[in-house]
Amino acid sequence: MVISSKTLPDKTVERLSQYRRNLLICLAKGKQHIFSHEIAQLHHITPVQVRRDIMLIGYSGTLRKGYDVKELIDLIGKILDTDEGLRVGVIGVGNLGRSLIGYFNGKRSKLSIVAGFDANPDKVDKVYAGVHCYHFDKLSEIIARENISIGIITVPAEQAADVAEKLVIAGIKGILNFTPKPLNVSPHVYLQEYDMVTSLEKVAYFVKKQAGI
Amino acid sequence: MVISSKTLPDKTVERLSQYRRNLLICLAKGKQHIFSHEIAQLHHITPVQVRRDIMLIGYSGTLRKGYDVKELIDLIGKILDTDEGLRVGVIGVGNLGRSLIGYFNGKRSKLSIVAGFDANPDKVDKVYAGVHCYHFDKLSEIIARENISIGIITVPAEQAADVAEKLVIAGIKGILNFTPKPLNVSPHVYLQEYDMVTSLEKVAYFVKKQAGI
DNA sequence: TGTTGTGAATCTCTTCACAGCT
DNA sequence: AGCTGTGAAGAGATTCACAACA
Repeated sequence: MVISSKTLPDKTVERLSQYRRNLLICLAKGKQHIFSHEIAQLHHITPVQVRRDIMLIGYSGTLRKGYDVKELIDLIGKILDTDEGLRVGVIGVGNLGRSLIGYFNGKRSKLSIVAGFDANPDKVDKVYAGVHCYHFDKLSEIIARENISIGIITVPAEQAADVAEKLVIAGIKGILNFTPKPLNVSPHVYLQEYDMVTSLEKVAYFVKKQAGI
Repeated sequence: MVISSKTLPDKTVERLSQYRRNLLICLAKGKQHIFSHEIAQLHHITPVQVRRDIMLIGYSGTLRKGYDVKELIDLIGKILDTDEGLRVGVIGVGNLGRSLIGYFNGKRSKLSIVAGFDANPDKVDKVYAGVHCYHFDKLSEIIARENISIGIITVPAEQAADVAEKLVIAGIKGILNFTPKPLNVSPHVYLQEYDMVTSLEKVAYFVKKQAGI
C-alpha cells in the first residue's frame, strides 16, 4: 500500500505510539474490538482525529464492531518498529539517565537501551538495571560494536554540545536531547529536543493566565 | 498594551522560554544587543519567526542594533513569570523526581520546587537537594500550607490517575505529567503531558524512515 | 440507528515578500 | 546596505459535515 510507506505527520506518529500503549492494555483485558470514540476518550481527543490517523496508516475498521484491536496493534508495530528493533545508548547516567534505563528495562519493546556512558569513574563498569555503563571515551567504539543507532543525551547542559558532536561522528542516526541546550547536528541525524524546563515554564504561563495575574 | 495581555500561542510561549535562556547567557557574556538572525541561529529557526514572536509580546528593536538583550529578558520575564513566583511540588521522588529537583534547585528562577511527595517510608521526611519529602497522605495539607500551584507527576504510571485526582481536589492549578498515562482533569487545571516513551518512539520512527527500512 | 471514511472548511503556525527606517 | 515589522500567502493540523454502509 502506497500510503503507509510515505512519511506520516509528526503528530500522527506521536498519537500512534500512544494509541498502541492503550490498545495493548485493552487487549490484555480481553477486548477484541474498539470504536474510534473509545480510543478518543482514552486520549482526550476527538473520534475524527483517531479515524484520520488510522486512515493515514491505511487500515480499515468494520462498521459494526469498529477496529480489531490485535490487527491495529500489529499494524502500528509495522509502521513504528523495525523488524530487528533499534538499539539505544544513554549518555549521562545520572538520575535522569537511570530513570530512563529503569523505565525501558522490562518493557518488551523493539527499542532497547543497551549501553550507558558516563565520565564518573565510580559509575564506569557498573551495571544499572541490566545496562552496562562505559566511560565517555569509549563512545565511538561501543556505538559501533553494539550497533547503537539512537542516543539519549542526559548529561549536564554544558557537555551537551560536545556529546552531540561525538555522537554524530560515531555515526548515530537519531538523538533525543534532554538538556535545555539546542543542538546543532548534521541534517542526516534526526534530532528531537525534549526540554523539561520549557515545559514547566509553559505550565506556569498558562496557570498565570488562567488565574488572571 | 493590549497585545501582550492576550494569551500567546502555545509555540510562542515555548520559544520565549528558550530565547530567554540563551539571552541570559548572552548577557552574561556582556552582549548588549542582538539581531533576530542571531537569536534564530541559536535555536535553529528562521529570523522571521523570532521577529514574529517578539512582535507578539509587543516589543520593538532598533534598526541598527537589533534588540536590547536586557530589555528583552525583562519583558519575557514579565510575560512568563508572576511577580511573587509560583511554587511547585513533585509527586514521586524516584530517579526522575530527584533529577528534576536537582535541576531546578540552584537556578534562580521564579519557579521553585518547594516540596516532594512519596509513599516510600524511607524517603518520607528526608531532604533532597533542599526539598523536603512528605508522605502522599499529606498532599492536600502541604499544597494548601505551602501555597503550591503546580504539580509535577513522576510516579509510576499505575498511580498517575490517582495522584492527578488528588491534586485537582487539593486545588492545584497546573499539572506537568511525566507518566505515559493520559490524564483526565477538570478543565480549570492546565495539563501538560510530557511523554518520554513517545518521544523515543518518534525518534525511532524517523530514524527508520531515514534509513529507508 | 450508530458507525466508518473522507472532501471541504476552518483554525493554527510558519514563511514570503516587502514597506519603512537608519 | 541591512535591519525590523507586518500583511498576505502558504503549509500543516484539526474539525465539520455528510455519504456509505450494516
